[in-house]
Amino acid sequence: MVDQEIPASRGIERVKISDVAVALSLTKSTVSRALNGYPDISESTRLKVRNAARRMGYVPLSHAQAIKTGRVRSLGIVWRVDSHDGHRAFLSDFLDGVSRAVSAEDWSLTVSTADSDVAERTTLSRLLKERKVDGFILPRTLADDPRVEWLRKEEAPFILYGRVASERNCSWFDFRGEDAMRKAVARLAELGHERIGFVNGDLRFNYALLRRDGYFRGLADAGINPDPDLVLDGAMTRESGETATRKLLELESPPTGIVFAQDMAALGAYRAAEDSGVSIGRELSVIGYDGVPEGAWASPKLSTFAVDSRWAGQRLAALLIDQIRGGNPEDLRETGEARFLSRGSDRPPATSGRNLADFINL
Amino acid sequence: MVDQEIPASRGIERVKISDVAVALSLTKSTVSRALNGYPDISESTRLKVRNAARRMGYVPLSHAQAIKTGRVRSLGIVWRVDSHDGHRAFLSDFLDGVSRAVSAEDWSLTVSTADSDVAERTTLSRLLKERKVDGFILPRTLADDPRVEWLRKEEAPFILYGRVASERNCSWFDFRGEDAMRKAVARLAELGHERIGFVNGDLRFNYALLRRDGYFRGLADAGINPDPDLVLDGAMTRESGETATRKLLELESPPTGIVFAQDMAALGAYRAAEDSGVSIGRELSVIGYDGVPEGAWASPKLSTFAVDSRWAGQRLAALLIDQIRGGNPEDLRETGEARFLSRGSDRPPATSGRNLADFINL
DNA sequence: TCGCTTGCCGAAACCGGTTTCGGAAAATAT
DNA sequence: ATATTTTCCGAAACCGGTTTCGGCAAGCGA
Repeated sequence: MVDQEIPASRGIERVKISDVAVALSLTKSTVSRALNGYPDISESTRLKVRNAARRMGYVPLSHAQAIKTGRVRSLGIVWRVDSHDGHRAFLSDFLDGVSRAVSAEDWSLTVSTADSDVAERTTLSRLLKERKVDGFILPRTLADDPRVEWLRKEEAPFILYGRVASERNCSWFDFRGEDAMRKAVARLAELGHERIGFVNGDLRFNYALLRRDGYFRGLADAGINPDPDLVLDGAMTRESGETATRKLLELESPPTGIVFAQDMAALGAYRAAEDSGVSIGRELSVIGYDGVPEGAWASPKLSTFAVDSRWAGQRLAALLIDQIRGGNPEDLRETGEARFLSRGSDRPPATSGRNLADFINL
Repeated sequence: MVDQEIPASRGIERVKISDVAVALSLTKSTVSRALNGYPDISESTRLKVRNAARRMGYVPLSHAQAIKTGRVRSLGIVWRVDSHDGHRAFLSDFLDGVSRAVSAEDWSLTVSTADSDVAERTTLSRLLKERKVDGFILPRTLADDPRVEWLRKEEAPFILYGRVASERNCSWFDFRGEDAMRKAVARLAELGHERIGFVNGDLRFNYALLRRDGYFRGLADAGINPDPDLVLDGAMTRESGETATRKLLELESPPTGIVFAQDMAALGAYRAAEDSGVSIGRELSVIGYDGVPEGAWASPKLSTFAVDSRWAGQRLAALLIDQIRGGNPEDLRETGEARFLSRGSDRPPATSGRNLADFINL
């Protein structure tokens, strides 16, 4: 049997703007202006066009529009996969948030991964040159982020997930991690802790600087003198969190409570504590930050400041689209609050005058 | 101070194909054909054009190309976020794999999320109609997947992560989970287990059917009569895995080993075991599937068949691009093998005639 | 009634590429 | 030397939209 392909009509013919125009005895320019809300089209024809377009199933090709408008209605994200996997847990929620906001405006999202600074730069450059995207969402903001200057130079719209020192011409969304750290210290102090440690993330990231400030402000609020021995950084994984905790527990005068800038590090503390024979929530209180799902499976459950990554993604996308549409970058800044989840890992210190019963009746 | 904007030369002017043409005293059609490898361009001019293009930093606008070629050089993925979060752990690696393969060909990746079947269909349809993508990667293949028929009808290229019953005209990549389950049973039988349970995922997914077959083949290989009481399904989370394990442990004649179709469910077994006072790796052996990072943090570490999601993403993207370029879908099928990680959770049964020492000297 | 807006739409240019077609020049055959 | 092919490039159409411009007809005021 011969392959019977009908060359002329293979496939469902796509409805193009000229088809709609012909069907209505109008020109395609009129149809285009009607659909795009130009004021020089009468309300009656606008309605006719809209209905016909819907009925005929007409959807403009985004790249055909882009050739004239210069907009592809797409945002770009380059996701770093090289370092710690601490951020992996959020990717799904984060992308969901971005995707929602983007879909609501009939835009789309282009995602790429990179395992180094050069790879990231290369990818950003390619997406920009080929005009696959109209702007970028930049995760993992560094204290002094080279991407900012570069994208400014390229005149590409962008928004930071996180804040940055050089504020000029920047949009961002961020959770106020410094507030959370401050409250975490306040919480522990309130429970009776006096030696409160702090295990921070990588100080190259801006959030780490902010959270460190928050920790110190919390100490100041509580009238506790900061002890440099109790502050460590660079812990963003279970392993490094475990190591850091071990160090703190081996001090002559170890902390009774530790605030972690990241949940994954805090979970590392559980193993360190187990090995050292101290029990979390009794001899050692722990408060984390992030709200990773694993925290709910530790025992006791990890008390933490949970961050709504979905919301972050949503706001970042919405703000960036606003900016691309002409909004002033510096007006497009928002922050959010991390929500405290009080679970089992923060308790009064065992050595405290107050015992557990007191605490419960508090 | 008046806003001093220079309207004519604001921004870095993009280099377009006509600029390259003028610089070489050629026409843009020649430049285009030279860059796209047409045979009617002499090698010498091809070289000149290539060099000039590179030197001048010319990169074609992808949407300008697309208007004539009909290809946007982009793949689409709609990621489901409604159900269990079992797949979340893989998202990062998976996207990384896809992104690598896609970048290698100078294509890009469009990602969207959906929380229901209708939402997914709507998104697929929109991406297709607007021509934001040239084809789709479909995760989470159902035993009878409606997306397959629909995309066929729409004549959109696609590839499945997973296999499907209606094989006609389908491409796919999948790991042979059935082989893994079979080997898992063989492994436990070899260790001396005779009552081996199986906790499967949701049977609507095709992989669950395949893995179930693998389990039964494993039993047959070992000469063990299958006991329907030892087989449960629908467990793809820690919670449901915990519940399933509890049920199995409450049987009159409980299993001494359980094979899980998913690691997350297997991790739920740890809590069920703890509550029941049986210890994993001693009274109860457990083998999982997936290779989630959390497995390495359970104690004992979870023995499992690890899947390379990055590789899956890479192959899926490469195969799909081949298909879009004209490859025959049915030739574009691949499977991979899950790698067994023998860690602490699979041991000889406590009631076995062989004791631990025997096993070690085996 | 005439002139002048205003409302509304058609005609055509345009966006930045790709692809088809035809023809001049060079190479080869006769 | 002429005829014929081959090589190689220019000219122009084309892709599917958007946007500018100009003009007709209706509405308005004088």
